[in-house]
Amino acid sequence: MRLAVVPGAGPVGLICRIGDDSRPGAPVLAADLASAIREHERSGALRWVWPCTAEIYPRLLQAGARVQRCHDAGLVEALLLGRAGRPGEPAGLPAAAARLRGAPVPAAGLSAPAGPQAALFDAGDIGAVPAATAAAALADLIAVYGAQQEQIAADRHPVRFSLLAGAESAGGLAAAEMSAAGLPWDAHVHNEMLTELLGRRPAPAPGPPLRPARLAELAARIAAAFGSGRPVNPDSPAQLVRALAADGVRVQSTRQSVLRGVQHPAVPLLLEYKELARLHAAYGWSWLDTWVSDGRFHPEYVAGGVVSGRWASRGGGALQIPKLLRRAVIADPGWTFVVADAAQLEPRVLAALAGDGAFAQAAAGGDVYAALASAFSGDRAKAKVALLSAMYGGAGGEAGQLLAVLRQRFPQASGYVEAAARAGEEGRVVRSVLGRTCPPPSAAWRSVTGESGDPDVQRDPGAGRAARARGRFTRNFVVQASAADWALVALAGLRQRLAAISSAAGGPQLVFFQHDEMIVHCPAGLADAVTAAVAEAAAAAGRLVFGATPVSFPMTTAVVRCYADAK
DNA sequence: GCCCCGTGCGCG
DNA sequence: AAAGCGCGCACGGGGC
Repeated sequence: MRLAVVPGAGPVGLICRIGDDSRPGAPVLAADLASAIREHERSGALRWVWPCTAEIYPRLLQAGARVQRCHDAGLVEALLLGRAGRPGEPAGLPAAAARLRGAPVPAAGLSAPAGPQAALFDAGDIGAVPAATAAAALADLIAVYGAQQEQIAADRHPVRFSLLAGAESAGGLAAAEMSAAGLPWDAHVHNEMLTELLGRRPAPAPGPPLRPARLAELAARIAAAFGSGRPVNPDSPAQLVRALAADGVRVQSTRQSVLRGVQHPAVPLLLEYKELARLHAAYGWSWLDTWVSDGRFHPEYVAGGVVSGRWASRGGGALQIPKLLRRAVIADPGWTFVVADAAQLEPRVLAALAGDGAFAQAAAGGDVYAALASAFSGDRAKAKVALLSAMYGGAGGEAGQLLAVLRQRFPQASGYVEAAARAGEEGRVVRSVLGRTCPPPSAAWRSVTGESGDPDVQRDPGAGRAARARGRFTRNFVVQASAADWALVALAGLRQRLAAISSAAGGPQLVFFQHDEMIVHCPAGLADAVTAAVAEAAAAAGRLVFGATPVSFPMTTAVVRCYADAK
């Protein structure tokens, strides 16, 4: 069963059944949308069709309503726009409906949270006849949903694209649920680590913020290590370059990799300073104050936030937490984490995509690189470099040689990424296994690389560089985006399986998702059941996304009370 | 004083 | 060991 729903201001909402013949029933005004949704969820399997999970679902979760399945019209519209070569155009319901009608498309942002959706009803409308705008929005939603279903069915691979739309929508649900649940975070442990590494937290004082003791001391020693004796701000690359030049050391930049090759007394101090300053600035006390409350880190995940289908995050740097700080991620008393990590996901994805027999056999078991080593005179490290270079487009060092071996021994696997690279260089688009489409080249790219038509006009000298850069992007896109397809389907499957597991102590919760890694927080007694669910979800994702293939997609799991112990 | 961009570095 | 791909965030510094 499918139910279309449009939220109103406050607790109200408008619900309408969509029949098997795709015809809408009569709209029903729910005075308390959350409880109406809870009621429907109890009565059996159904899919909610709504404009935007990120807008409606956090409120519902807060009111205690969880849903199993949905169709997020905004996320699906973005997928369809991407397929049509128009990524980034407004994908919210007002824009989608306007496009359907052939009317001028309202600017993006109108469909952003707290946009007009929130104003569909006045508070006084509760129990009254729904406002005309609400009825119109519901009609728009149903029309847009119908059109989207038709567009999905018209895809070259409708089953796959439909799976993508479902997984993208499920991802939206998981993202909202994970943001609401939060990642267990021990602020005390974090604070002690900061104090140990940086010194005591400086007391608030007027003027520019003070450095913690350890950083201040390092900064002073760095300044003293330069010949001029003048103050040097170690946070300023420009000042550092000048100070080094004054001492006869010329560097292109002050990044770690460059500094490591430089002989100067300030360098070791600088490297130490940079590492600690980074921790202080990005994940220090103010981060703790801002993002951690009640023992949870509450990040905001943005499902579909990356062109490849990976998630992005907003605020708190949820997807860049330094490994060091995993020490502060500690399960509640009596609870534990099941940390699941897809092992060597990208080479396995390439193996399944390319259908290269020998390569796929190598990806059927435990260690892909070890299985490929025999082709590289038994050297596992060489096999790894060859694979990474093929997927990322690197060719420096000995990578060129290793790529030639790869091309000879595994022509189909090599050919798959080479073809993607060529497509990109020629300005074409490429798609992931489920049909997520990369953006077309920008106008600037076309103008740099385009032939002028006049043989006397010199080709832009940057043309080759721009073409190759786009080739690397599309080469990587087919692998990264297909890996994201798999991970999203696995996440959706795990989410569904977890919903069926619970104990007196409570049910398992997804609390973290980072590209190919998932963390479930659960009562200790449920760890085995959760571990089994992870394995099932991973295997099912392999079948759903890639069909019949010898390639396996194992997830390593660790049952730990502290995230830092997972590896 | 505010905004934007480049630099640098954390994660996969 | 670093590089090739994808991101978010903090900071300095220039432009307004």
